[in-house]
Amino acid sequence: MDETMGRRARKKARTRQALADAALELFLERGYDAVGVREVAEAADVSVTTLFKHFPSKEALVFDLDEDLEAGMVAAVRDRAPDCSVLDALCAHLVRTRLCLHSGEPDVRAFYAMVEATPALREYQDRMWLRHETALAAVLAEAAGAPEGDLRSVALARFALEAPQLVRGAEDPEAAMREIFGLLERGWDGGGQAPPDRRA
Amino acid sequence: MDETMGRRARKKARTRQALADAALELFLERGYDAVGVREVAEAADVSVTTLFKHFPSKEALVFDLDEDLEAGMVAAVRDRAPDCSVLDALCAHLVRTRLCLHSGEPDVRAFYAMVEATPALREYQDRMWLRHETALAAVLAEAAGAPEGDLRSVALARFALEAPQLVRGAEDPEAAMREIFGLLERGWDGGGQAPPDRRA
DNA sequence: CCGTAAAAGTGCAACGGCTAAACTTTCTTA
DNA sequence: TAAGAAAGTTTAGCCGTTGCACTTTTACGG
Repeated sequence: MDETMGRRARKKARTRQALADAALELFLERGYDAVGVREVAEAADVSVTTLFKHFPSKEALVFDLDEDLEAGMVAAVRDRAPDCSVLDALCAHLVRTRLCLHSGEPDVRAFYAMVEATPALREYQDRMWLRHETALAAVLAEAAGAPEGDLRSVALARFALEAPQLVRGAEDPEAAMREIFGLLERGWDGGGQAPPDRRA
Repeated sequence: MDETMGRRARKKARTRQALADAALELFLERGYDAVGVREVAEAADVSVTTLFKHFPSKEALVFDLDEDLEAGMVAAVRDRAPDCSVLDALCAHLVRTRLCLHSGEPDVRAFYAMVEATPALREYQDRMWLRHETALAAVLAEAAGAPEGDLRSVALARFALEAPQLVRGAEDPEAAMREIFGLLERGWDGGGQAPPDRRA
């Protein structure tokens, strides 16, 4: 626990952690939907009001990371190997962080199993990633030398972020991801202009 | 009111209509968020329980069409002019049905203004369209001579359906739509294989 | 060093969407 | 016409979430 924080901030961090821990334990034990917010608060020995001062929603109790994930994705694109295209780097990173959930310690696996099994959490997770769309679009535009907010970059960011969601449930999700990224690359690679407009 | 339905079904349809009408009137008059479900039920002279037997959620009261929209989209692709590409047809149709909300009678305009002004409704609307993804993917696969459930078609359907959401707020949404569809077309036009894999 | 103000936390009460259960009424049909 | 399915009602409540009034703790400037 960081010493530079002052007692105040440390206490705050501790209650926040207590909440997240209690929530995770209860959720894994009995299922997300079967545990109420009141219960979580009680387990952390805190009032419900306090819980919502730390987390904006019940779902947020589960995904306490979020910002790190965005940073990681942006870094994966910006600090890619020199011989690696932007889309290849992005594809590899998404495969690593959103498709390979079967690896890692049992805790992690159990966690992702729960998320996968709870519709509310799956939705929340997908929306969470979509919230990083603008950040990704910015770094994509930067890499392409386009102005920030450029439509092509925004669209590409959106489509790339949606790809994992699309390939879930395929026989070989990783190959499917590469196929989608191949298609996107073909579209986005060339010059700035669309192909000849066949509408007169 | 269809004669072939029998008194029973007719009554059911009438209650449903009463609910939708009451809801729309109240929502337009005072705003979606300011009207509770209990109120709508009362205005239609029905219990809340009954309301939810007819509509799965409060948002569903507003979008009572849905299936027609899916049918229209599928038809737009399948019955396109012979000299018109699949993507052109789809793009035009989406522009017509999801971007040109400023036209039409004042009632319609007021309706869409309300939707646009209410975040909950905007979200619901977007999700609603996404639900037509499989139907659209099927017709796209058919048009491309690919097997149903083909990944390329599914991805294309998803991206096409998300495009309107992406271009909202652009200076010239219609041109933006065409640009996105141009990019997609470049990617999806060619043979079935991705470009040379630059990862060894 | 102390007073003060911000910040963390509490308790309560309520709102609004939504549902289960047990029950009544109304239509259909065998 | 008896039986049963389907529409509807009543009641009562859960759940996530929020506002409000209030107490305690921590930080900081005069």
